[in-house]
Amino acid sequence: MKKKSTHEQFVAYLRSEGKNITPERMLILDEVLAQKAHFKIDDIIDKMSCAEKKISRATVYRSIKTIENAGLIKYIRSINDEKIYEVVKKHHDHMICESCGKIIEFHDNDLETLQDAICESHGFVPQRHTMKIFGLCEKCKS
Amino acid sequence: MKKKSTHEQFVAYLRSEGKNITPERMLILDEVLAQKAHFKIDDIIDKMSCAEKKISRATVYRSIKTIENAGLIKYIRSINDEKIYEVVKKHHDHMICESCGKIIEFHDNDLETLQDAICESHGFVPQRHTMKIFGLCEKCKS
DNA sequence: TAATAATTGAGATTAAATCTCAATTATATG
DNA sequence: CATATAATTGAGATTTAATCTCAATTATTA
Ligand SMILES: [Mn+2]
Ligand SMILES: [Mn+2]
Ligand SMILES: [Zn+2]
Ligand SMILES: [Zn+2]
Repeated sequence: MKKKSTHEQFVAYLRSEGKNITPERMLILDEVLAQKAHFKIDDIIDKMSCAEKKISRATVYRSIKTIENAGLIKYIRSINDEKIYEVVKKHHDHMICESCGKIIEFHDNDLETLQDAICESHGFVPQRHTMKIFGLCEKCKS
Repeated sequence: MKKKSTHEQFVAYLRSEGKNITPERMLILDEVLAQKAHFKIDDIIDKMSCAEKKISRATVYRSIKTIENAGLIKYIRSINDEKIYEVVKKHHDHMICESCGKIIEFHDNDLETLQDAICESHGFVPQRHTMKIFGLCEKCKS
């Protein structure tokens, strides 16, 4: 069985929620998938406002939220508290350089296991987490 | 040598920054310290707007930022993305119940050590971090 | 193809936070 | 203590991200 493309996942989500499959929604998803790793909603708004088929700011906000509810994107908060979106792939956490803003993604199994153990000791059932480490990247630390 | 009270720390900060020690700033700090563990800025605004000496919304926002810059308080984002402030004490991370909103503070040395090791392996110099685990608390999980 | 419900765009609105500026107050100095 | 100076405050205006409104348009279903 072939793994569903993000596109197909989104269509399946829209169907399951009784939402219409509109060109606006699909074009916004396309633009999201065309972004570099981390993007802001204004990046999408700017693109859609001067695209061949113009799409309004309100619709971009609405569709981004729909895509987020579908579990296909999520956001973290930058140093300046801006929402920084990314496509959801494998779970990972973030290191963020306070100097240049660089975002490093990382994943560590021991860390995840330890987190689960700590939760258990508190009678807490973990569902998801975010961890952001702020500091200086290789380039900026010297 | 006696450890400085938060009050003294704030005064020292204001002096070091050439900022004036005003009754408004000190009263807002007092109110902050009188809060329960986690509070919203509106809690402070409400209190100050009907206190004996009324203090304006603008001044509360300005002073909270000053107290934050002094390193005496910080905030995390709730499930609804609201800013939740707390007085800075020992470093800790948070578990947040998705059902009732309960916030559990925890600290684990192994976790911190592991984080540092992971940073080192990425050539990253950590300065601070936030970790929020969302899930279900003891009461809500059943 | 027609009926129905969902979606869209454009501008209005909201809410958190910041800004403006005249009036007030803290601080430094003699 | 009195005065000069610079910082701060309050009240309302403004900003910004995000949401809402509603008439016109479009997707879906039958
Ligand atoms: Mn990422
Ligand atoms: Mn806390
Ligand atoms: Zn850097
Ligand atoms: Zn709970």
